[in-house]
Amino acid sequence: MFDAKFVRNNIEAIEQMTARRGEPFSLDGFVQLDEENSHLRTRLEEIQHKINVVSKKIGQLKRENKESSLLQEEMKDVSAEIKELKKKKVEVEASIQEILLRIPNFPHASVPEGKGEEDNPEVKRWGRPPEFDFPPQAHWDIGEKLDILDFKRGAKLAGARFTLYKGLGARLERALINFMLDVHTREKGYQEILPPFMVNRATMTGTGQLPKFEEDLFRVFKDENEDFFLIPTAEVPVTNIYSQEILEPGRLPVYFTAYTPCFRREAGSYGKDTRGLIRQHQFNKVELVKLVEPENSYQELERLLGDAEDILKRLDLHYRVVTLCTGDIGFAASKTYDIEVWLPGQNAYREISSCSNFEDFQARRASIRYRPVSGAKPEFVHTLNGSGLAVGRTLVAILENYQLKDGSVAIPEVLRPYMNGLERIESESSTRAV
RNA sequence: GGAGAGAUGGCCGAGUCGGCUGAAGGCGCUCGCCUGCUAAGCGAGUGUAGGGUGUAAAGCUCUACCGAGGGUUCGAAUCCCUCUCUCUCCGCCA
Repeated sequence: MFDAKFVRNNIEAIEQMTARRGEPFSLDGFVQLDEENSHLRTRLEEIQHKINVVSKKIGQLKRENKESSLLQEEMKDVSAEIKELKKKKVEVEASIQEILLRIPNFPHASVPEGKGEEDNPEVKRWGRPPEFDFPPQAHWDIGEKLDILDFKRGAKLAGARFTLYKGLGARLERALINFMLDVHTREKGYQEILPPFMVNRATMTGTGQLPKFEEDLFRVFKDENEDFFLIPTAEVPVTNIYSQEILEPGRLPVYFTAYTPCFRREAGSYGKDTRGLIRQHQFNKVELVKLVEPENSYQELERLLGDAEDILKRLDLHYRVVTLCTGDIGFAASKTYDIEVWLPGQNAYREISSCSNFEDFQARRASIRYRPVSGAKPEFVHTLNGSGLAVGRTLVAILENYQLKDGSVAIPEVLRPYMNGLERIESESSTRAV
């Protein structure tokens, strides 16, 4: 979020920016409200000043046991007027705030122009697609035949876009979570966090999901005064850990990693990815979050991307990296890289991680600041996050890339210690487990 | 769920029957002085946000903020109401 002063001085630049993002946003309403607010403030401060001065005077008279009722009478009207003005100002400010919260972030200068997904340039490619001497199957077929994924019963229990993992399927998911967390915490210096899976409205606003994207979230009612939102990503609770706080010198950078389930309404994606694990209302993800000093944030973004890529490299999964163009980049992000893993069953690259630098956009909303040196003025941190990785989609990638002719699936070397040394998932081994 | 206690500046902590308290005092921190190092000592300073003035920095000045919101009043950290959070005890519970 930008502060009102910045918006006031950059009306045109912001409107142009929103157009480049493909969602033109007029600030006429803001300009009008901002002017009104300025008048109200001036008037309010004048009156308040008068009240303060006269009240002091009355106090003085009282202490000296002198008459003051005349002044008091006079102030009654003034006092009434200020009440009205204050009320008006609160309304105007709320309207301004509402607008400010809906202005998206500026894409970084290095972000390419584009209208949508198809304009995202490829940055790099790693590895190569596996070759099969048989037609590779989709993960839903593999998973059902091995009886490790049960889509029917998932749907029975909860509905479409919910899946039941069974036996070695559940085990493989858990192995992936542990493997990812171990790499990030032991080798990359991230601190492990297990956050609340539901958060309040303020937290959702801090990272930018609210107010604009409420329809994408699951809402949980506690009572008529309070409700929660299921987190759509660990980014939300983890980035907000230091909201409303000032980090003292030496505390940055902060690196967090967190496993959480993620909950998404997927409103507006009817008919998309209806089969399989790709698009679920609930899925697991290991997230990486960084709070850093502004001057390092782009360097940190590259490293964050590298940390996410490293998981795929160790799993020996072929992938490519694209930069999201102005038309495809998220609301809060300045720059985003998507990592897309190769899925032979779909003959396509699919997003498995999204790594973004938000610069100070989220930090402003959540008020996350740091003191560069002792005694210095607090500054906003830069926040970054990336999936490291989306666990369900990683499992999909393993099933499709490691599938064998006989319908079994090899287990990547690095995961075997997490699978009791198991090298392959075959139908017998899974039935035994259930 | 029931009963009680509390929430003040970076920290600790005082605020009397509402007025001279943006807030005593202490600690910490910063700068300066002093002492052959260190420690101690002395002096000054030390919140955040917004507005006005200023070419800008500094400065000056105004407004708001003593958990949050509302009320009473000429005037509220101080009185009243609601809420949130923390702590103690009882009950219940994975």
